[in-house]
Amino acid sequence: MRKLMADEIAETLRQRAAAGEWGDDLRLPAERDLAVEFGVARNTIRLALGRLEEAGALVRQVGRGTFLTAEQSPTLAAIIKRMEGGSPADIMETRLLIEPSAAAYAATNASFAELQRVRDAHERAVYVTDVHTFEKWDAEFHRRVFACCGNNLLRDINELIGIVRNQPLWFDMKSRVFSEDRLQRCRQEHGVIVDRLLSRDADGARNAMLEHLQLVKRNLLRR
Amino acid sequence: MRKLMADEIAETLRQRAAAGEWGDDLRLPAERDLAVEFGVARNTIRLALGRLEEAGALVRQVGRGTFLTAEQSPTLAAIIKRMEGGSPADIMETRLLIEPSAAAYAATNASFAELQRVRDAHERAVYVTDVHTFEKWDAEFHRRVFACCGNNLLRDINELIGIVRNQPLWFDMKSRVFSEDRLQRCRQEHGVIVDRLLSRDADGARNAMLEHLQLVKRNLLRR
DNA sequence: GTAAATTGGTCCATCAATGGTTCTTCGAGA
DNA sequence: TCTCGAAGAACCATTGATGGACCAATTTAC
Repeated sequence: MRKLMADEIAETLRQRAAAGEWGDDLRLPAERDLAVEFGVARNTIRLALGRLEEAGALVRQVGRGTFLTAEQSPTLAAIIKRMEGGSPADIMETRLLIEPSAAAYAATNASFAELQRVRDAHERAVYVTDVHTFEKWDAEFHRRVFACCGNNLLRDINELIGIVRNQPLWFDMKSRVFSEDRLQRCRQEHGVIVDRLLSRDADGARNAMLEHLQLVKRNLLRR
Repeated sequence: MRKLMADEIAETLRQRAAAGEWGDDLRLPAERDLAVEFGVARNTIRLALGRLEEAGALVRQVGRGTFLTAEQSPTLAAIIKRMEGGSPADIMETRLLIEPSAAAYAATNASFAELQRVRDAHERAVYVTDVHTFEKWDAEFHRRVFACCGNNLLRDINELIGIVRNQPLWFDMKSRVFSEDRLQRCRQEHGVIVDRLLSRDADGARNAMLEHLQLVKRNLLRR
């Protein structure tokens, strides 16, 4: 869902930078010049540059100019690279550690509207039959639990784990252990979690989430 | 029962969307244009789009347009960017959630050599006096606990939290609450954790880490 | 050393396009 | 006759983008 001029320009600039244009001193043309070159207003160029700056692709200095950043933080890149290859066992262990508490926080911290969103995700997952759509709503269900636990860092950590879970190999793995029976059981457990959340039963929600994830783990790892 | 025109239009739109029309940017024509195209009033088009929106097939944004839904997963980089702005309270809550368990895992999973590295980091921190160096070894101590808990994902999550903790503002915050007394107490608690780890006392290590982080939290948040 | 030019940062008024809302009117069918 | 789908129109709020003015930091020219 793009179609913003600024985004298109940002993408073009990123490609041209990667191609080595401005490679000598890493300095981009002035904003006013870029505006003329692209045939847009300076504000639009600034928006595009802002995106790239946010992404860490460049830095801007008043009076000097706009410069491509030499390189990203290597540690960060290394961590991301490593995380993408996370093992299913590690991931399930981590989820077992974090999610029950997130459910407990959600039971006490969430607004009713937020909890309704959790229930909504659950109910949508009830009426789907294909594994792909179910996976989507399953992930959304867990995402929404985190969304209402009142801790943004925890929410982000869940997003990271979610990205790892969406690797193609993972999907193959989940497809292999898929069965209508298990899906039914999974739905049922989601229902229990929703009930506990809505009745503000923190310990109950924690335990329900714990049991649910233990089942998921058993299914996934065949233990 | 005769079909409603709005439902017919909704069905037509759904089919055309599925066929890949508007596939490039997922943007539908404006309501006024669709009204002309279908030869109906804008009200009718809005009703049809409302059905599709309810069904989750599209989203509408004032001033922008109507877009077919496409699950857009935020990139790792974007999430990490967001994490960098994490609040101290969230971070401490998350650490309290994760680290005690990491310590427990470490007690049971680590090799003796790995535990020695934890002890080593602790002992190095004993003989430093300036806050900056102490912070470095403190972070290293916790890092090494994670390194030997046998879960690489957990270790990486700790690294990410560590990056957040190293933001300049955080350092100011820690400097403000710094005192020789607190530093001494902190060292002492690290010592207890090391002892419990080396005696393979999982529950003991968990509790020691819990108490330690609760102190850190109290100091940092002044509660 | 100083003045002028250059450059990014900020703000504002404006415009067009778009979805959101509300109202009146018309006509076919129950 | 009454109901309700549909047409048609007016107006609102938001958004993307333009164009311009001015500021602050830096570099360049003299």
